[in-house]
Amino acid sequence: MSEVILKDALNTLKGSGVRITPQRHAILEYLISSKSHPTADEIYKSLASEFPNMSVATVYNNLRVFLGVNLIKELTFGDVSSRFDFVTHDHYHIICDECGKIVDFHHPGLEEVEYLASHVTGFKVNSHRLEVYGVCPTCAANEKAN
Amino acid sequence: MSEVILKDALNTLKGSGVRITPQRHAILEYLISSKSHPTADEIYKSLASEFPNMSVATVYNNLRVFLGVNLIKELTFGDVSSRFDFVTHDHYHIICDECGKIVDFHHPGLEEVEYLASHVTGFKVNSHRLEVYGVCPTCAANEKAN
DNA sequence: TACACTAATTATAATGATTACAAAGTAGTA
DNA sequence: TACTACTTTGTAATCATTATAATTAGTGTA
Repeated sequence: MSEVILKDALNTLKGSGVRITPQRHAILEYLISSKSHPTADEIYKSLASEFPNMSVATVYNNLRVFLGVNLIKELTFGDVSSRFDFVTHDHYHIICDECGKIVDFHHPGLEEVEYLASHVTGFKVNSHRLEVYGVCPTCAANEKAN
Repeated sequence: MSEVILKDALNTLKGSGVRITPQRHAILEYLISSKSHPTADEIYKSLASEFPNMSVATVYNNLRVFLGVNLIKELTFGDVSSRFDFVTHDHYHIICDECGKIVDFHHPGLEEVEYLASHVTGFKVNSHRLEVYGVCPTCAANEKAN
């Protein structure tokens, strides 16, 4: 099923004149199959067995390429390192303040906010970013237990 | 006028058992008067003439302190370095994809989003973060000119 | 006001993510 | 198959942020 998504993504890349290398294929596949919004380093480590000679630079290079054609999004928190999320349907993230867990949730787009922002500031709006912060059920239970 | 805000902020710090040092005072004052969401390094450089011996560590330490008592917010973009924003009324940011300019705009809170997120994921919600991206009038004009 | 206690600052080194660079390799086209 | 520009690799460099230890200085109390 995610086969289709992968092929679509590969076509998008080809259409932008980007070559399909085995490393690119693998990184893309990993991003699509991953539910966990991985960091560059996590991707690197996860593919190390398959590509023992792959460089971290390759991971970063390709993440930048994927960002350039909007195949993925970069999630930056106060954290040390960025996380990357394959773009599928529109969804937002809720992040646990305690343990950092990231959970997806769906919500109708926020066009009215974009409209207001555009109206007030004179910007031409392209996109927006929304994250909700809180405490996940697991951490809430742990707190109660103490 | 921002005098009052500064005094309020200092009281908040005192109430949390935080000592008021000249450096803290100056960093806080700078954050309040700044309209530009400065980075740690910008703060450091701007206060260098006033405090020639101040260490960058001091800036970072104090930003963390201010974050801890919710006097400021940390804004992390794909950028290299975080930016910091003194918390006044609730406002959001719109950021130019071309030049990086950040403009504030006001919008009623997004409680319904928080509610939905909480309902769907079981999280206890604390806060949210929203940013809109687009092209500022200046950059739009430049593009048209070319 | 002076003292003592403890937190804050400084200076510097360390860490860790990300980027730059040059050499070697390879995907895709003719 | 051969060419050529784009990629990968390996490594070094950069840059933000944090850790550490020694020194300094707020602030409550006598």
